[in-house]
Amino acid sequence: MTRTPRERMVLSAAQLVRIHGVGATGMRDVVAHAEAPRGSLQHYFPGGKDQLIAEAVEWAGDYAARRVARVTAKLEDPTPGKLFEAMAAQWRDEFTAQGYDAGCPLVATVADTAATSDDLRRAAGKAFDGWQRPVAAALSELGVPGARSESLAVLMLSALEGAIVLARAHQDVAPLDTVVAELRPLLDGAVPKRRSGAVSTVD
Amino acid sequence: MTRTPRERMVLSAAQLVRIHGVGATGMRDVVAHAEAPRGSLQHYFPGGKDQLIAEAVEWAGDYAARRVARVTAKLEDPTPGKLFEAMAAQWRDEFTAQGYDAGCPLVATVADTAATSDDLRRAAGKAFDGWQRPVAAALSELGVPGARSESLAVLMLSALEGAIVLARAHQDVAPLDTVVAELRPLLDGAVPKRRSGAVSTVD
DNA sequence: GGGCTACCATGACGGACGTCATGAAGGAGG
DNA sequence: CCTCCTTCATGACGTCCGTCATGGTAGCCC
Repeated sequence: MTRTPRERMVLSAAQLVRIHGVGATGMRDVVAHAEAPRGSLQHYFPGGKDQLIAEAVEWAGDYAARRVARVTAKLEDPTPGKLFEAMAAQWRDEFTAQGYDAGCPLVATVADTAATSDDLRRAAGKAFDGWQRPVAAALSELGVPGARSESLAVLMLSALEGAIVLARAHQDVAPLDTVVAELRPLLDGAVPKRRSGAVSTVD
Repeated sequence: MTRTPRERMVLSAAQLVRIHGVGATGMRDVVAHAEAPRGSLQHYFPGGKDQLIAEAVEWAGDYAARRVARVTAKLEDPTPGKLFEAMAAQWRDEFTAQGYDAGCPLVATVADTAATSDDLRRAAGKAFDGWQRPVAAALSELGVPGARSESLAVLMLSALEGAIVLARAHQDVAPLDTVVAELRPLLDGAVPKRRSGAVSTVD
């Protein structure tokens, strides 16, 4: 709640990128949204806009990773399919509650700057990795064999990101529900079957 | 090859949006890329930039639909999984041959303008629908039962779009290969099994 | 207190943007 | 020939952008 102006600016940058993309997000807009002094920009971000956006992307990656960790911890009787459902539900809830104005900041950053700024593209790549890691770790934890959990994590991120774009374009959460419904059996089928009966989760 | 200046401008707009996004694509850049006279802009596109981008989005949707139709026609012994693999392969080929500068124009348009311009968002939605339709139709043709083919088409578009974003961020086609490998069994499993034996493809 | 550093304020600069006003070629039809 | 209409050309306007220069305040340390 009581954040330093610097943090507020990074956070506001992330929010505005989600809504307007990188190109249409101005530094003046960021300071206004953050209610931060404009003079602080050149002090905290001497690297200019690229540095500010890069930190926003980094923050977004960390935030996504934290959300995955939190939702996995909260799931009772977790399965890979339920994890994916919970990840999609977070977006579903936000869309229905807040509208479709804000998308994924990583997608916006890649779409706007992948060809222009290697720094920002790399930052987005790292953010995606940081997001993918806890997902793959959770899958492993749930019994998905090693290499497969990485593949399924990539599939989950891809399908989720794509469904978010479709949902925003249509202003309808149906794509999110659809990919969840279609992917859940596949995901739950990836954990090797045990003989029916009471088998504990020790390995 | 010999296109009217108007067509060239729409086409160039689509290309530039793929690379730089909507916000960072200038009208002067478009006319320069199209080698078109600048004065023609206000004549052919009195609606300004929004009209130009909207037509570019529309063109992109039609183009994607045509590519799906073409690739389905070319597949020998087609299956849903092979269709998806072929769709991903087109992106794979472009990335390896041309680099990762250009992404999907629909994703860029949604990311940049979904919150700002209802016209452009709607245009992107229609373009996605026009792309989804031939995919679902092809799935039905291949034996996927009615409602399911629509769901799987949504899943295919979502996973493909997401994988494109990941591939660009990492400058690596691996995400495309991963989603294809993971999704192919699911897709091929969606066509009801026939008894093993020589059964022709008549319906 | 003097000096140093961190933080904030403000105004200006050069450039790029989308848009518009104005007008010139150049063929079609009277 | 003269007019109309499509197409193209060019310059200007106002706005916003990211960046920088300059200067002011506040607190800490010697």
